[in-house]
Amino acid sequence: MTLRKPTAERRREIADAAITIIGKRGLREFTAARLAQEVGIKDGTIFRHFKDMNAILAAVLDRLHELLEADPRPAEDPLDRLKDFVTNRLHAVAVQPGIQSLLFSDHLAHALGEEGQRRIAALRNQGRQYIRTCLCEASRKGLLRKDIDIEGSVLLITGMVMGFLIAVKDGALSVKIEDMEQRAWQTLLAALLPNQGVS
Amino acid sequence: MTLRKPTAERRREIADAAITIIGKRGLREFTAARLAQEVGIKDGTIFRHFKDMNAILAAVLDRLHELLEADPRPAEDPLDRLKDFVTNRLHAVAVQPGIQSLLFSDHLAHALGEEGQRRIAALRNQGRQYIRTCLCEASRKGLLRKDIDIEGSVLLITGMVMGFLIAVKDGALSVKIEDMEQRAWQTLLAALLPNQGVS
Amino acid sequence: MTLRKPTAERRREIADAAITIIGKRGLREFTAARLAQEVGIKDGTIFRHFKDMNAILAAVLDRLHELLEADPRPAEDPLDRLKDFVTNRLHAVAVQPGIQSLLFSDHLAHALGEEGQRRIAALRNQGRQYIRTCLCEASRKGLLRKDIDIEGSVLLITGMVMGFLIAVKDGALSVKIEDMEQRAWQTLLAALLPNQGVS
Amino acid sequence: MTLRKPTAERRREIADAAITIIGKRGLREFTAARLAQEVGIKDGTIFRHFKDMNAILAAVLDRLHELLEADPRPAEDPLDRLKDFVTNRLHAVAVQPGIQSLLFSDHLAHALGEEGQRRIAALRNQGRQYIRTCLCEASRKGLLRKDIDIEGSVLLITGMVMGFLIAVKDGALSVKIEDMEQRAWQTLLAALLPNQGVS
DNA sequence: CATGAATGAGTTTTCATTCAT
DNA sequence: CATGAATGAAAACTCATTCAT
Repeated sequence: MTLRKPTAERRREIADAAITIIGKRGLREFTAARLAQEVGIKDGTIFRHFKDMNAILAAVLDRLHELLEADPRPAEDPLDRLKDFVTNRLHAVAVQPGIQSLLFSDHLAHALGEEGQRRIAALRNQGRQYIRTCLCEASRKGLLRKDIDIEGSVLLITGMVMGFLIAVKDGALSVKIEDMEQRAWQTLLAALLPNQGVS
Repeated sequence: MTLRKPTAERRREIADAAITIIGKRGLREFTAARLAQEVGIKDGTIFRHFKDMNAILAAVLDRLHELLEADPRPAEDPLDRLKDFVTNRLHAVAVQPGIQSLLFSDHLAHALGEEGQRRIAALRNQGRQYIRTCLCEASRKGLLRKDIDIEGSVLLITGMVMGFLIAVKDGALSVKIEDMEQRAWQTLLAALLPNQGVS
Repeated sequence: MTLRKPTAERRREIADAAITIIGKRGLREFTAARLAQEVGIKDGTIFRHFKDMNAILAAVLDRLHELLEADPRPAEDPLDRLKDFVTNRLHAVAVQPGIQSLLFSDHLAHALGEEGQRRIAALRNQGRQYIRTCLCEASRKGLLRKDIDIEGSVLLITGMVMGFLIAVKDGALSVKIEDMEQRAWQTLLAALLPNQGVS
Repeated sequence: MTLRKPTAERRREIADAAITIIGKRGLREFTAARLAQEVGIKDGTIFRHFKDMNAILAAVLDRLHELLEADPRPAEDPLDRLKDFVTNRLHAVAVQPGIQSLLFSDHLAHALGEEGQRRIAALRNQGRQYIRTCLCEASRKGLLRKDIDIEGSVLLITGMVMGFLIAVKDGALSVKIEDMEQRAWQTLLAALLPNQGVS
């Protein structure tokens, strides 16, 4: 007999297990049985805590929200805030590719209904919006190159994170992951800042 | 009785249907029944053409290879080649999001075995290598900014395509898709070229 | 909703049903659906108790072991032991032909893998060994005819049981089954014992 | 394109292939596909030569008939005839266990309908009848022991063949197969003849 | 005769979900 | 809360059989 735990705790355990499974094995292996196995309970028990599998996916979304929202130290300088944001995400990618992969793949979105798709898009847009805000403010303060295209730059930044993610997964990096995290931000900076070179 | 077609044709049809389904609805709906329905045959018939569902996924990989390998007009100038590559992919994204989604998500990779994972990573690396080659050549010809970080730029470019893909899906673009294709390339150029601003 | 039973019991039920079906209808009708029908559950439920159909066949083997191992009243006299063995089996044939049919046909063996084939051969060898031991002991005690060929006699005895089995099935006996059981043993005795005729 | 052959020839090929498959792999693998593969044609082609799979099983029965009927050299002496019969069968067992196994297992019978079961039983009875006739004649001529039980002896003889068959399949013989063929007949003789020993 | 494509009716297995204990 | 047995519906095959070519 497994330890009995209050629902709240079990729910978190199950949601985390779901993230792990989906991240590591894909949605195909996101089944009640596997989930239960991961948590250490029997499969029927899952449904004491969640109405059905979709409810779990919804909880996964909530959890993603939590995990990604954590944006500590709201720095004064917009570029610093941006740097924090980007390096946080790059680091998150390096450490737990599963979550990011969930966020970027549209397969989780597919599994959720209309509503879920809207929520996940919102989650991604929230990131974009944060970037956009930082960029705008930085631009207003004259910190960026004059001809900057804000929308393009938003794509550039989100894209860099995704490019990094996939490269890490493919083992396609010729340098150490930690070094690449640094270089990635440098590359972005170089793209955004006015040319410092004497050229 | 359904129309009879030579196996070769049916195989292609099935592989294409698979791409469509996985792209539009996700791997969860990649089932023999749905596939058969899409192609207009009975589900058992699928297995006269493919050993099992995995064989179909393998064929999907082959098809991706074909679809992405097409490298038209090998331009002289490396930056032109790069532009072709990027705008081709961006356009592919806009037109048939399924393919790119398949290529970038790791869910197809999960569904395939070890071998499949290696192949899909190789497929992505092939894209990276093409970009890297163009960048190196451009750099050697002095077309890029002096302090360019090639590896970082590769991430930037692959990521840009992905960022664009997701942004389109999320309806997160404030401008028209076709315009954004242009601006995306411009943004990349601005990130790569020597700063023209001061001159 | 069907009666709930502990797995152990269900497993036995299923294994027994399997023996009945295979014995009466042959391996061709050994299907999950038929099995479930016999036991009174739905076919999917079978697989909550057994991993797959092969696991059921393996359980059938275990059950055969149990059913055939029962070696009652270990008599003192080797010929008495032998008589018990033979009449037990002959009786078993008459009562539940399924078991013997399974034991002697190699179709169960085919359905099982290498391992299963070895086990079923072992099961049969165990019977042979028992017979051989009895015969040797009886021979040592001078109870058998001098020129007895032990190996040949082993074949004779195992074969007699099989011959009886098939004769019963074919309705080829001109006398009553129970009588034949007696006469079969008498015939064997006559074949093994020193000729009493002349004395 | 495979060589085209007249139906008669193909039918024999198919029936023989069926015997081989059922004998070696069991009824479970007796499928149109496997049959076709064995013969070297495509599965659909099977049904150009046979109405359905049952027709093939019926043909198998015919073939068994042919193969078992061949009882050459009808010797004068009933014991010689018996010896020929037994040693022929024992030898057949040693050479191609598949056919005999088919004859004795009731799984082929199951696969055939009522009619088929009757035919296969008849086939076996025919053997028994032959034995019975020989024994009766020998008995009348005073060649056998006085107290002989004809029915029991019929079982003894058919059983010996079956015991030999299974022993060969199990690799349970401690002596060479050819030697055992001889000893098996000797054992039977010893069981049937008046005691020759001086005792 | 032979092939190759298709089918319909299984068969095995998986899986979310329910519910008595 | 948790379990263990059961279910219904679907998914992944399998297979005999048909038929146009």
